[in-house]
Amino acid sequence: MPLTSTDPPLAFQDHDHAGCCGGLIGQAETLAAERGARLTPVRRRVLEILLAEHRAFGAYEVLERLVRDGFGNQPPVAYRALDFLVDQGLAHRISRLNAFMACTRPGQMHTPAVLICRTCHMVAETPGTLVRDAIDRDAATAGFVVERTTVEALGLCPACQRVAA
Amino acid sequence: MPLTSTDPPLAFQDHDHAGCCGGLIGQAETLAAERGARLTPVRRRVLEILLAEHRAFGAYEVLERLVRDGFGNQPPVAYRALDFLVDQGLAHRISRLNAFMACTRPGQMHTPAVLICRTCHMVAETPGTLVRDAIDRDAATAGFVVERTTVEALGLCPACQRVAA
DNA sequence: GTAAATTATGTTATAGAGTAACAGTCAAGA
DNA sequence: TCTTGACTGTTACTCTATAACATAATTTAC
Repeated sequence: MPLTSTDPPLAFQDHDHAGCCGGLIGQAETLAAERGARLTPVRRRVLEILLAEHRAFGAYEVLERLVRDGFGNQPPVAYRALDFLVDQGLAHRISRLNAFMACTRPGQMHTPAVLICRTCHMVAETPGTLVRDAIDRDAATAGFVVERTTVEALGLCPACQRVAA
Repeated sequence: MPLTSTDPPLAFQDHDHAGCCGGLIGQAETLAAERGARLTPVRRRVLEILLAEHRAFGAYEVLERLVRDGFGNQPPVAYRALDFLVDQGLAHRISRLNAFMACTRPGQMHTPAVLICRTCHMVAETPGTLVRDAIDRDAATAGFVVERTTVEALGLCPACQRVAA
């Protein structure tokens, strides 16, 4: 069952991770089919790699795993698959980390805010609509029209807060 | 006269740019003195470079100009000065562009939102307090505590909107 | 069903961004 | 004045990303 726009992010909670991944792969297949986009073996594999853990993966880390699975071993192989996933809204690029994460709310138009735990390196995304509204308002005072946003927050996830305390 | 936290950003408006730069250099000197931080010749020159235009500069572009002025010509020279300015809140790093901009509100604690015009490449910053509040609220639903934020918006500045229309 | 057009993959080569480590220099305080 | 710590310069390298072209697979048009 897909997350609705008001559900909190799963990443920092106990959850059925196998189900979470499987469901998202299924959603990706459906979305790609609807759009006539091709979720080819490399692309699907890259999505699986990103989904396997709720953390960010560098392109070269993804590439390493692709090589193990017999795919091409040059950077463009990874970057092209990652770019495809980002274009389709199935993954997000995290500027701050030069890395990528699987999208956990595919198909929902969103300008996500990414939460990055600085100690365990897990990442989660929130729908980011409140944040986007605030940016639009802020920008409006400058007469600026916003088209795309990058919102990334570094901090502590619930589990790491407990450890720190 | 420094910007207050509610003034709109200067970058996209007609303004006395010489005065704007001069004032900010002066503020930087004052702040550095107050903190016992040293605004050395390279650091000062880098700040001047960033202030000269309201746009983002890559580290290697800054380096080029430093070389012309007789400073060292290796990347660390530029990166160290830029890192100093960022640490002191006199400049901001723009993740999305792998670049840096001068801060136009030094000394004010802020988590700025950066507005980047996709056609003329000018940049401006807003105080970002509304945005920060929204991020904190969003993060709270995930039990996440935010420490630092990256907020960058790509879009059209007022002048480029008029051209596009 | 086959040919042409499109899209995707693999590879080579290179450009761009960022840093570790060490040597020399300068400035401030004892 | 000497020592200490901070700053600058340089070497060398790592990580990130893309342009360009050859090959293979799919889709579309006939």
